[in-house]
Amino acid sequence: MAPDASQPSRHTVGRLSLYRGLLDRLLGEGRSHVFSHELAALAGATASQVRRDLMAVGSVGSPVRGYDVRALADTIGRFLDAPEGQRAALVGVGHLGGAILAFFAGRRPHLSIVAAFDTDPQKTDRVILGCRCYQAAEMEKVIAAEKIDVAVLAVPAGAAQAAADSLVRAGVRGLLNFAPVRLRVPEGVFVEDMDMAVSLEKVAFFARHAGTADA
Amino acid sequence: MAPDASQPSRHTVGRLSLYRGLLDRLLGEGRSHVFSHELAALAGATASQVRRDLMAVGSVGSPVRGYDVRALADTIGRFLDAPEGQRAALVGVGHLGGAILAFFAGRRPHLSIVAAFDTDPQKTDRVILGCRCYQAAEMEKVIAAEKIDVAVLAVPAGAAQAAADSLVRAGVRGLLNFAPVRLRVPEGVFVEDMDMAVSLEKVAFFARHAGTADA
DNA sequence: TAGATTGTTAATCGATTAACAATC
DNA sequence: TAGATTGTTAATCGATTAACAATC
Repeated sequence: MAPDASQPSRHTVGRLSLYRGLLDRLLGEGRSHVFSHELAALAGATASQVRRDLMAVGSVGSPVRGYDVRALADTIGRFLDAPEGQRAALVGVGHLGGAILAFFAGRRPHLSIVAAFDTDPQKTDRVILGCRCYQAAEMEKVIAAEKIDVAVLAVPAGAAQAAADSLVRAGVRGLLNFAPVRLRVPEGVFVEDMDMAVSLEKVAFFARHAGTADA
Repeated sequence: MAPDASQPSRHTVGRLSLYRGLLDRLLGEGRSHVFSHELAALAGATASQVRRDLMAVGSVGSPVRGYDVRALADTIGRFLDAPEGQRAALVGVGHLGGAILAFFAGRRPHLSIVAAFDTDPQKTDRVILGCRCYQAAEMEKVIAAEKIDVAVLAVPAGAAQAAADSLVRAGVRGLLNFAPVRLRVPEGVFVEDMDMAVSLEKVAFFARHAGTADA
């Protein structure tokens, strides 16, 4: 497996995604160039970190004008995005699932939620917030048919592992997991956890012990 | 500031919160003892890591039976939780805000969302999902009156910094930020970002480059 | 030019992992 | 006892930071 010798770290990829969002905003404001320290301030990073991250994607800055905003956004896009685009599914159309659909509706066309699944017949077989909602039982079939390769899990804790198993069986290679459970997945499947309970407890802890583990 | 010489890291605090959730579940299943490697498997960590984390809170394991589930949950609780309890606010009662209220409703009593804020008069001055919803203009007054010390931000990107400023002015020391924006806060205020857009892009990237940066 | 920034490497920092004597 | 696990330290690993010559 020699194709891409040195993969960027999870941290770097996360920041690149963040930079791109910031660059899009700067473009909207009519900015044509940025310096690493400006991007750093906006991203909550250091200039050194920004330069290092941009180096990883093949940056094109000049010591006088900094980086061309549009060119940089394009470069990051070529690095992060699949050329053919990527399709995501949502499992669980409850409060949270609805919020997720609303959040991603109309965002980046190369990474959009194209199918949702739920067990509740009230919610299935119709379009919710612009997204077709299927019965959970159809999951494997639809995922194959729609060429979906990543999924967002917004089901209750008790249902998460079973849902993950189905998704992986259907060929999904990446999961964004909102359920407060650690998923067991085979090697090669990437899982990112968004555990609100854990995060709020972290915030509460460090708020009390203020100034000790600050950003 | 010598009271607590060596603060645990952000990672450790996050895992401790996770362990507690797992221990609660084990208690429900009638388990009385666990070994570090069992907890590790459930938490997606290593046994070594678990032992180290537990050491930080003053663990009480035995080489023969492992850790007493109830005692360990209590010890972690004493470490993580404020003895007087902690009170949280939610800002932004849209799709996501509603999901957050639903998620935290009836959870840990020592860390609960006791007030919500929104600018939409349709939503304010009533109780939503068990939580009193106030007008955003009343924020500083209510936060002081209700002794709130952490807040969850679920407002659109454009409104996040202003909301954070108000919250900090009112005395909030910790923010859980769902807005896809990096907040500028004074030293001593802890911010944890939950950026769904960034996280999904990370998942998409590593799903394509599967097996390279796996958990 | 002088000055600030870039690309890039070396030094620092912190977290994870491995190791092992002590324990029951 | 023999064997597995604990508490704890030392070694490893990786990411962040600092430094600096090259650039415009």
